[in-house]
Amino acid sequence: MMPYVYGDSGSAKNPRQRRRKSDAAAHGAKSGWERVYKLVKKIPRGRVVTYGEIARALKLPGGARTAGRAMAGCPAGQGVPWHRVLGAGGRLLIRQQVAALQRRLLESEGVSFHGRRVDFAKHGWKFPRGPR
DNA sequence: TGGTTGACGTTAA
DNA sequence: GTTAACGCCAACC
Repeated sequence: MMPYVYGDSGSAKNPRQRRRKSDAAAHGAKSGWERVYKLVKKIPRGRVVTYGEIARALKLPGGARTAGRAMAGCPAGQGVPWHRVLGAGGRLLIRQQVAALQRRLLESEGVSFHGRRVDFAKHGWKFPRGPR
């Protein structure tokens, strides 16, 4: 387990630390990610969703990964409850340091934790899907 | 234009 | 129940 290095085996040609400070965070919302933020803002307090759900709700081409990348550039202080976005199964996929903060924020909203995971079955929220 | 990265998801061991 | 590896696909350099 290597919690700090997100090395995808599929592209692990460079075992270096893939900690890029660039990516979306540098430029902020430049693409249609703003749509993601807007959707995340709709998440009620005490509710959580997964990246996959966001991707599905917005029909993001890249799937959950695109949603995650979008959240990576989440403008803190813009009212985007990024902490309400979790990985599949209600797991905190981000760094432990940040995950701790995320967990604290969630608990502050009344979200129950099951060990390392969030009680997704209880606090899981479904996006208001449009017609179809 | 091409190559690499990556707040993920799923399946396998 | 857990951890490890692979695959997808879009954005960034």
